[in-house]
This record gives sequence, C-alpha cells and structure tokens, in this order.
Amino acid sequence: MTLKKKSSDRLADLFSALSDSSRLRIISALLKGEMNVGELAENVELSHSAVSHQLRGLRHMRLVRARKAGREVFYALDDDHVARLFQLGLEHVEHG
Amino acid sequence: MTLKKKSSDRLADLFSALSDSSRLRIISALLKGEMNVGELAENVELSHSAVSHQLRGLRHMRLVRARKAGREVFYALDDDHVARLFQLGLEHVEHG
DNA sequence: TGAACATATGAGCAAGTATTCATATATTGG
DNA sequence: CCAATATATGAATACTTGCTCATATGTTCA
Repeated sequence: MTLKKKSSDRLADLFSALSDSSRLRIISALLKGEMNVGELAENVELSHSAVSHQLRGLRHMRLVRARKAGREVFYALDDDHVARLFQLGLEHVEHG
Repeated sequence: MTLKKKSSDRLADLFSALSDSSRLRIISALLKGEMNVGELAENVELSHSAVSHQLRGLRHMRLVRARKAGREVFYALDDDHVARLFQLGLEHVEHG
C-alpha cells in the first residue's frame, strides 16, 4: 500500500488547517511574532468571534500555541514546519 | 496588510488540493512515477469515477499532468513543489 | 463589588465538497 | 462496423465547514 490510511488522514488534517484564506492570513500575521486575538481580528479583517473559532482549530492541530497574559491571549506559531509549509506553498503560487 | 487577499486565496486553493485523504493517496502513488487511472483506482481503493473526478481537480490546479496513450491516460506529478510539500507535511505529522 | 473589556463557545445556517450512479466519449481489436 | 475497454462527466446526495449571533467565562480596575 502506498501511504497508510492513518497517515493520509493526518496529513489531510494538516493541509486542511492551511486550506482556508482566513487561517492563512492569521498564520501570515503570526510569522512576524505573537499577537493577541483582537490584533489578529483587525489584521485579518474578521470578527473576534470568527478569529477565536479559527484559533481553536489551529490550536487543536498544534499549529499555534496560546500564552495568556491578563485578559488577553497571545498566539504564536507553535512549530517551524508551519512556517516552512507556508513559505513553500507561497513560492509555488507566486512563481509557479 | 499582512498577506494580499489574492495570494491567500491562491494559497488556500493549493492547500485545499492537498487537504483530502484520497487526493493525498493519489499523489503518494504518483511519487513513484506515472500511473494510469485504473491503476490509481486500485492503488487508492476508490472507484474509477471518484479517481477521475479527483484527477480533474488536481489537473486543474496543475498539480498533475496527463499523458494520453491509446485509450489510457497516464498521470504524473506536474511540479516539484508538490512532492516537497507532501514530504514536509509528512515529516510534521510523523514525528511532530 | 461590579462595570467594562478580552476571549471562548454553542447553535444554526449558507455554501462547499466527495462520493455514487448513470451515462457519454473515445480508442482498440476482431 | 461492433463489442469491449478506459476514462470523463453531470446530477443527486450526504457530509463538512466558516461565518454570525447570542451568550458565557474570565480578568482588571475604579
């Protein structure tokens, strides 16, 4: 068998996490460093609620991590792979 | 602005193409070289029709290319980036 | 303490997607 | 030319997903 079912499922989940314009813009914003939910919402021009929902998914996939500071929560990319996937994908679409 | 809307949309399309287990298994099969539709269907354990539908999308995204030989059509990965994204993603899920 | 603020969450809906089934198109050998 | 074979496609359907709206939880400071 070519690729184990379980691996292909997990891989699909990973790429699914990157398969939405809003989430990519969130990730893009986080490439520069951590940012709280409100700032992210402004940055990607989305409601706080929508951003929070998306962050939940990204957190669950361990693509971002959260750091709580008072009543704010700062998010950051959790993993080097994310940034590399993002970059590689961007190369493909930009001069592909 | 963090990432241009158009870029994030195109990037999302790219990752969407990789966001499905069946398509990933097709791509995985093609890593070894070209293969016709029937062989692919066997390999990924999917109906010929389903494979054909998926190939259509992958073709449209220029992730695979088709070569017609008689009544068969052989598919191959169209781009080095695809294989690299696949590999990088796999590293992430396998020992992440 | 309580009002204001930051974030999270659940329900519900509109839009998108992967598959199946039926059928169409194209190619080959007899 | 006809039957068999390989692939493609359209419609229908079940499932998923991203957003909004309303509300909940948690935190600070006056």
